[in-house]
Amino acid sequence: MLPVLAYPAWVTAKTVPVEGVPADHGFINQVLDLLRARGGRATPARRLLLEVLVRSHGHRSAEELAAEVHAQAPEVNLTTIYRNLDELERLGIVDRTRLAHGPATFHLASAAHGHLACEQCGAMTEIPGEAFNQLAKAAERLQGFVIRPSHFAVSGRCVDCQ
Amino acid sequence: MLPVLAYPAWVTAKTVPVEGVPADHGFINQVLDLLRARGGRATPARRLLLEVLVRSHGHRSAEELAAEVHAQAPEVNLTTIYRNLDELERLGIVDRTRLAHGPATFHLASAAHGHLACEQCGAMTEIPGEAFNQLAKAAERLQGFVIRPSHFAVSGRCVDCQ
DNA sequence: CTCTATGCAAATCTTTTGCACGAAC
DNA sequence: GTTCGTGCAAAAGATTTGCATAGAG
Repeated sequence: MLPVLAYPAWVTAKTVPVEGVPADHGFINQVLDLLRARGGRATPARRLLLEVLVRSHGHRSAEELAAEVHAQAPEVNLTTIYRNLDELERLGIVDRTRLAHGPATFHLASAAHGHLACEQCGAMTEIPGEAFNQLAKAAERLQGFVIRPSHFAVSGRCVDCQ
Repeated sequence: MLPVLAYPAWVTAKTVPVEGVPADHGFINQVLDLLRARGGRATPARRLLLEVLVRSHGHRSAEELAAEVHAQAPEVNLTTIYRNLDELERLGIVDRTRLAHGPATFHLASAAHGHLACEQCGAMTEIPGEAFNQLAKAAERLQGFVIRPSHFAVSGRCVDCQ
């Protein structure tokens, strides 16, 4: 079982692209320690990717993340981003979401929240995990299925697109 | 606004691959009429694709659908399948679901049901639309967001994979 | 006869893989 | 020193596009 990480409090806040948020080195070091504890290594590329993930709050594609990492370290390859995102997903640090079109998007896995993706404009908002309670119960009761709200996007139409 | 189509009753039933189900020509003709009403044309490829969609009950990739169409008409191209699936999606006849890995899957859009996709084994089951009521209300109230349960897959772990 | 749909080939976009080298522990 | 991570190049997989032609209305 994975150790419970102390996520920065604002990770669960509403998704808004934020610039200039200070990197949370405590959190990042925790993740790197976790990596090490599993026989992995704390490399500059990994530290940078984590900083970008923490800083760039929203749902980003691998390519976008690579671009942001590139700004700091041009030598880091897209392949490395993909490989590390896979690793972080395996560790439960990031969630991957595949929308209708375009590339998969990644974001820090926070405690419990779901995603609302607008089919029309692509906007992504979040709702608290409790909204999934009834659905979770029904899935469990009818099919013995345990849902993971943070691992998928609920699609529909946002306020502006109706 | 789209006309309401009379779907075959069993379309909402639990997803099980079924062979030998008689093609519902009434339903298929309704769709083709709808296509015509929008300036489109009723072609053999479209009729075949619809027959396959109606017959092959589950969630199929474009490639799988193409293979089934191929069995009847080897000249039908994958491209045509993709183009027609796009068209049928636009008309609200089929739903497209993108799972974590692999190609998108398509299936007839039935009235109201959601999808449970197992992250581990990929198994897909369905649950009635009512299970989404609370989630729908929360999304509406908190974000003004209108969800479409049949347009996404809820991921988690199925009975066998826990 | 007109305009949409199709076949075919090629392009595009996203993600994965192989391999040799460099770096973390 | 050993093993894991990375860069680079190439492959693979899924889907889209351009264009000439066949076919539906």
